[in-house]
Amino acid sequence: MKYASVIVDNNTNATDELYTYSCGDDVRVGQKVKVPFTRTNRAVDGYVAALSDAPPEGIKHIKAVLGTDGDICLGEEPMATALWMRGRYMCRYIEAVKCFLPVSAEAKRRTKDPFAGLSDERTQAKTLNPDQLKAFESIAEAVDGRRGGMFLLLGVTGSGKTEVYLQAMAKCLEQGRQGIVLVPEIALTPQTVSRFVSRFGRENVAILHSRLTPAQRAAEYARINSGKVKLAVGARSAVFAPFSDIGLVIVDEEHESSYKSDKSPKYDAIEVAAKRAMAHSAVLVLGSATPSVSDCYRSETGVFRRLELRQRYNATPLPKVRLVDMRAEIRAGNRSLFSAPLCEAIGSELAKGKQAILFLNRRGYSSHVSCRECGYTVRCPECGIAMVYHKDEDALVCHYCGRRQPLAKQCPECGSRIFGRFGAGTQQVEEKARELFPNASIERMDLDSVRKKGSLEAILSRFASGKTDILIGTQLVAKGLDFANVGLVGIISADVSLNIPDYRSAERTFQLVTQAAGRAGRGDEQGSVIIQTYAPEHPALTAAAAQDYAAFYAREIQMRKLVGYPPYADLFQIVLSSPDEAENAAACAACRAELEKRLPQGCVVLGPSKAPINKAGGAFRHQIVIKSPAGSRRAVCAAINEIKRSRPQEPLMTVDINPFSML
DNA sequence: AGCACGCCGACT
DNA sequence: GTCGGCGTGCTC
Repeated sequence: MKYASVIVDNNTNATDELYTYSCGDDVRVGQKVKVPFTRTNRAVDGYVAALSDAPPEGIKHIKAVLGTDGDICLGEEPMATALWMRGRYMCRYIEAVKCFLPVSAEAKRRTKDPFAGLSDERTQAKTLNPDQLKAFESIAEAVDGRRGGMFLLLGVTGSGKTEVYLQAMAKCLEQGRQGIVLVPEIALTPQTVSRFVSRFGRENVAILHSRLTPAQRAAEYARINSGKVKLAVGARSAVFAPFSDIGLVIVDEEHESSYKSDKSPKYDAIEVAAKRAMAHSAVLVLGSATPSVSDCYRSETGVFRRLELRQRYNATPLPKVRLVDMRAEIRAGNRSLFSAPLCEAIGSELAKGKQAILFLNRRGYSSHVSCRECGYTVRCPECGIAMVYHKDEDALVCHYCGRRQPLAKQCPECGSRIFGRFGAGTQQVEEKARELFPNASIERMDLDSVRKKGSLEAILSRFASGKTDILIGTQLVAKGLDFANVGLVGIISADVSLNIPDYRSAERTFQLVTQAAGRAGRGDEQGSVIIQTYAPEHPALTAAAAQDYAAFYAREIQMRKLVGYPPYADLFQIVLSSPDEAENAAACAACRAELEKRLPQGCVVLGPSKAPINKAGGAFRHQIVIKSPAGSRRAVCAAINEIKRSRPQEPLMTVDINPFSML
């Protein structure tokens, strides 16, 4: 007779405990079981968190496990990781456990497997250049040693990171161990995914992403569980792939925001990857041309070993980058979105038969609508954020909740007619580009233009075949596109992300500009990049123009230290939401009081204040932000956990650790 | 969260 | 006497 500590599948705070049941010797840690629960002894699902030989003290009646549920068994390491996640992300046991199960709450849309039709042709390993070889050998040696290790692979765009990943993964699989590859978003990185598929074969790779139907997802999990598949490639949830002997975990474009979950539990897939890798003595490789400042810092302090790829694979020089001062354009009488140098450059690229990409990180026609007399800005009544004018539907759109409403002719506050649209979005760039280049074929690629299914692929294939001369878009065009005939990338306004009042705005701007610039000159000829800005002296932009990550990092890390932001501190964003605004504010104030009793020395508590998105789905949102000095993270988690568990479920409380953006 | 228990008022 | 209102507290 054994005793099992069981996590009961009852999604409430009150039952977020381990319950002890007696069981036979066949029950294992991580196993799904049926247990009798409450007076009625109704059978509920449970998961075995731990086993022991002796019954714990202080429990009156111990019931027996009713039976096991099929063959579903998480295994020891996933269960241990789930227990860790509960403490780290302040969620319930059952929420953490369900991360490892194929029946995820997400995904309803039905789409066919985009990799089903992929050719079965296998690619061979390519010869590595000296930098690649050195990186590969370091990783391979660590994989061989089976003692784990974490690497940060710094490689400019086109330096051949993927080939290093492929060969390192081959090494891991040769040993009979398993591997996980995380990519930011499947839809945006089909090239990376298909390179893994064509190197290892579709039958040997499980592809996991959020658009799989539950049945497809279950099928991929079954392939993993059967042991036939030893490699999983996918978006952040693929970090939970049910492998038992992981040798290598690769996280591509590690700086991307999509590795952080936006719903509870708000896990960071990179942290989970590190945790799992550690448990398996596996190697973790984080790759990026523009790593997050925090991860770069860790590569300086020895947490990660740094590997650098300095040469571009095809030896094409990096593009020529030019910063254009838009203030000078204004002085010269040009108030349009396009500076003279950008117009000229587009014209000459088109004349050469080359293509151009224009990037602006803001969709819609104008960024906001406001009154010049009283300063009133139209905000979404649901979310409280500025609404964006969309010319094609002649409506104001909330980019957070999607709410649409007509545009008033005059200010609703003071009645003034000097009530206008400010700041340009991609729709306006498209309109002006058509005026300036009437003979060019122009397309726009942003969330609005790719909303229809398959249109992203259609836009990309028209661009790839050369039918489109100018592609205008948001982040969607900045990431991962690899087309040889792009001679010019124009960044319409680098100030959009720079002016966001957020501690990471410089980092995000550097990353976006560098990524966008990397789309130019991927063929044999050197490309060119034009960055338009009103702040050409800003260090993040001068560093991006020089493609100098080290310069950007050196300055940014100094700033972070000076003002006490990550990696020198952790930020905890606690949001409470409730349909009753007064009740929510009161609960938030009470939460702050509780925090002050429990938080360790040195923490700074900000708020409560209205959350940046202060209304969502009919609920009001208030937030508290905790800045905790490095090293106090565990104590802060413990304090928040205590408060969260002793609180009623309403108003809803969510905690985000080091949110990607505070806005 | 369920769900049973229980302590009180209105009814056949 | 007993049916049912929902307030309270427990779930190994």
